[in-house]
Amino acid sequence: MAVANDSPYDSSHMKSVILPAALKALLPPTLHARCEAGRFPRNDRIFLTGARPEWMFYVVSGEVTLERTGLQGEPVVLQRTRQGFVSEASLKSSKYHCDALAIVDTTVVKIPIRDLSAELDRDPAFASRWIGMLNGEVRRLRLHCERLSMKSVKDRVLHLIDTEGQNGSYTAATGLKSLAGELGVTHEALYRTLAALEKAHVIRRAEGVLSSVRP
Amino acid sequence: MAVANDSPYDSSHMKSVILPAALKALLPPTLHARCEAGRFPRNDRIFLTGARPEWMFYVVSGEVTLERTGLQGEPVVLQRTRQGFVSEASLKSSKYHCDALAIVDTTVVKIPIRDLSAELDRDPAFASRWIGMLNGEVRRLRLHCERLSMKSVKDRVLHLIDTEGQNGSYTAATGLKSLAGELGVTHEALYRTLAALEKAHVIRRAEGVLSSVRP
DNA sequence: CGTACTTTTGAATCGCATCAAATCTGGTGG
DNA sequence: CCACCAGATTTGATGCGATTCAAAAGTACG
Repeated sequence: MAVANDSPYDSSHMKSVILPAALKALLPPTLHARCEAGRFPRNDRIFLTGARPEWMFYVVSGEVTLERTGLQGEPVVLQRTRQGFVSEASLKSSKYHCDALAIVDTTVVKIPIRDLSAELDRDPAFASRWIGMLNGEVRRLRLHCERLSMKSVKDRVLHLIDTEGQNGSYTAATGLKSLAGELGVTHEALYRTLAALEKAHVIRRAEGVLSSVRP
Repeated sequence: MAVANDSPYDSSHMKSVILPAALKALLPPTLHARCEAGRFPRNDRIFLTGARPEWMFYVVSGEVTLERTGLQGEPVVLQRTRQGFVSEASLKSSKYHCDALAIVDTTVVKIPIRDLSAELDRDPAFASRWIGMLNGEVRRLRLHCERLSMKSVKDRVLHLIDTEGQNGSYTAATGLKSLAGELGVTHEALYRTLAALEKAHVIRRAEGVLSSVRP
């Protein structure tokens, strides 16, 4: 039969792909060949709430958001990923608990979950690396919660530069409007706060890079 | 020598302890005997930022907060645990990145990290269960972030009952003031919002239990 | 019974959301 | 090349909701 099939368990058109170094170091060689490349144009859904996870997605370039539908039907952003796994917590889930949306043109590496899971059970060293990755994710999420607990936009911005920035500089790769959503504030409030912080010589701004004046 | 020694690797006073069912099911039998009970009176620090992790703590009763020191020296609550692991993300860390504080009298089970880590490397099924536990933690944290992104106290309260409650009822075991901190709002705002929601027959309240009227 | 803490209500203030609108930007097609 | 459009960026005005400060009432505990 010549029907198109996107399942990872159809061996008829397996294609390996160049892996980012971080992913190559994490995954055992066995899995390297089973990874595939994926491309999603802006505004494409990568997966939907309720669907059965078959692939584990690793964002190589672009940006993906995880979204749930709020109580009033409005979309709420759970997470934003520019580099790294999406939905790593759905490894053992029978269905997704949120949507994944490519908010710009995005390329990913797809790993078949069945193989990934089997390999985690078989290879303790790999499982250990995977646990380390999840530990990092937990820490990052806790910092994000800490940031969202701050009452003023100013505090959130400074905390962001402090905790997510590289030696005093944070790069807002996908624009300030997107950053505002991540910080849980309106874009107007963020623009105003940045302007005020810049005028007060607390931060500097250039090409979407926010730098703390005194690191 | 008769010096007191709290290290898990001093075999002279090993004492096993009754484990909660959830913990017993997670840990391999090998580790059961190496667990110890711990008791921390209210306001005791369980560990400090910068210290080397030797024990993994599982809260059995009471309440523990993870705290970091904010930019202005004020303590910021990263997380609140009434039941489950504290600092599970520090499994492989050489030092803690926050303080743990018993905010009421608390009992914990302590597991020696060295043994825990060794067993994770040796027992793939255990590693798999551990990964499942971390996956749940990641999901819970994402929901917490989602909640903190909501602008009104009302939305946060309803979201809390929705996502953390048992069929429409959330139990604020350690008081509403503590809950306010978890929701990232002042206790005054929480009291007022709860009163308003109750008057509007959206929720009911009894003995620290918040119930959604229409589940 | 006094102390410490939580719960509750009141009043004033401030920061952010909201609505509105202007400018700027990059990209597309005539 | 210019007209045009969609989206990001920016500034302005207004109102609401939460913070803040204050104080009273309730509760647990020694």
